[in-house]
Amino acid sequence: MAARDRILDAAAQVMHDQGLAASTTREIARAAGYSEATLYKHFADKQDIFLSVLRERLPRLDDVAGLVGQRTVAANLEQIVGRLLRFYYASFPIAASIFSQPGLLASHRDTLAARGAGPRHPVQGVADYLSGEQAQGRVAEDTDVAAVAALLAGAAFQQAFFANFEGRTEPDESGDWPARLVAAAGFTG
Amino acid sequence: MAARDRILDAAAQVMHDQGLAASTTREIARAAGYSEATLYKHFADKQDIFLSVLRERLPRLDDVAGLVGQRTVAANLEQIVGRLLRFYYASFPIAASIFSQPGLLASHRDTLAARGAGPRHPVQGVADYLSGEQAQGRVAEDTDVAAVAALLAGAAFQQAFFANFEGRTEPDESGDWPARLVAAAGFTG
DNA sequence: TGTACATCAGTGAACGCGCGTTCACTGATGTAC
DNA sequence: TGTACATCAGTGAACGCGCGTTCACTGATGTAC
Repeated sequence: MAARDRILDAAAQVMHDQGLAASTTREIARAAGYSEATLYKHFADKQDIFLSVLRERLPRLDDVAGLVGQRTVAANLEQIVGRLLRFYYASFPIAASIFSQPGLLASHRDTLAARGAGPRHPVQGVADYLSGEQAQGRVAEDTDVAAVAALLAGAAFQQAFFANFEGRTEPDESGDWPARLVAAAGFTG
Repeated sequence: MAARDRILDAAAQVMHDQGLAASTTREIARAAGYSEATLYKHFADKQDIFLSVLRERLPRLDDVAGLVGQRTVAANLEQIVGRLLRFYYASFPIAASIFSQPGLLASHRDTLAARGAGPRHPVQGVADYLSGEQAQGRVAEDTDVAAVAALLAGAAFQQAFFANFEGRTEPDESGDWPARLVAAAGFTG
C-alpha cells in the first residue's frame, strides 16, 4: 500500500503548491514517482484521487475539550485561536480551490455529511469548550457561547484567508493578535 | 461596447454557476451568444477575461462611514454585519475558485494592490466606522476597534462560506444571528 | 442621388496540444512439488 | 534443491476528446465625391 500513500501525498502537495487546475494526472504521477497508469491501479479515476486527498490528507484539528478547567479561560481561548489559525491556514489552499469544481464540492460535502463531520465542526468545538467552562462556573451563565465561538473561529478563518491570499508562507500570528481577539470578545485575564 | 459587457456578464455567470474549471471559452461564448472568436476581439486571452470579471463584476460593498452617529451603535453594527454577510456570500464562489489557479490569484492580488484595494478593505471599513463612533463618544475609548472589526467581519465571512459550502441559495440571515454576534462582541441596545 | 471604397463587428472551420484513460505487456517475487 | 507456474506492482505507448487560439472570410454600415 505504499504506492497509494505516496500518490496521495504527491497529489496533496501538487494541489497545495500549484492549485487544483494544474493537478493533472501527469503532474501527480511525476511528483509521486510513478507512471500515470499506476494511478489507475489505486484509484477509479482522477476525481477519486481528489476526494481521497480531501478525506485523508486535510489537516486534523486537535480536540479542544481537554482544556476545560485548565489555566484561565482567556489563556485557553488564545491557544485555541492560535490553533484554529494554523489549521485554517493549512487547509485553505486545497479547501478553497474545490469551489472551482462544484461537482467535487458537492461530492465532498456528501462525504462529510455521511461522516457527521463538516466545516462547522471546529466552531462547534469552541462552543462546546465554552459550555464546559460554563458548567464549571468559569464563564458567565448568560454568555452566548455559540455566538462567541462564531466570532473567534470566524476571525481566525478570515485571517487565514488573508495570509493565503497575500501569499504568505505562514499565518500571521505576529504579536498579540489572538490575545486581542479574545479580549475583544470579552475574555481577559 | 455592448459585446464586451455581455461577455463579462456571461463569464461571471458561468464562473458562478459552474465554477472556474468549467468556464471554457466555448461555454462563455455560448452563454454570451457570440462565437468563441469574438471573445478574442475584446480580450487578449482567457486569463484576461477572468481578470476582467474579478475587476469589474465582483460585488461592491456600500460605504459604511455614513452610519456614524445614526440610531444606535448596536443597530448600525447589526446592519453592517448583514451587509457583510450578503457581500461575502455573493463574492465567495468566484473569489474562492481562483485559489485553484495560483497564477490567476497572484495577478488579481497585484491588480488590487495597484489600486490600493484588497480583501482587508471591508474589515478596515468596519474599524473606521467604529473609530468614528469613538470620536463621538458613542464607543468606549479603550475599545480595540481593529479587533472588534476582525471578529464581526470574520464571523460574517465564515457564515457566508458555510452557506456556499452547504449549497444554500442565500446567506443564513435567519433569526437574530447578526444581533447575537454584535451582542457577543459587547454591543447592546 | 448613386457609386466606390473603407471600416468594423462578428464568424466557421481548422490547428496543435495536453488531457484523462486504457491496453497489452514486463519482470520480480511467491508457491507447489 | 531445482523447476514450472501464478501472482502482482508497475509501465510505455497509444487513444479520442475538448481545450484555447487563430485565420481568412462575410456582410452590414459609414463616408467621400
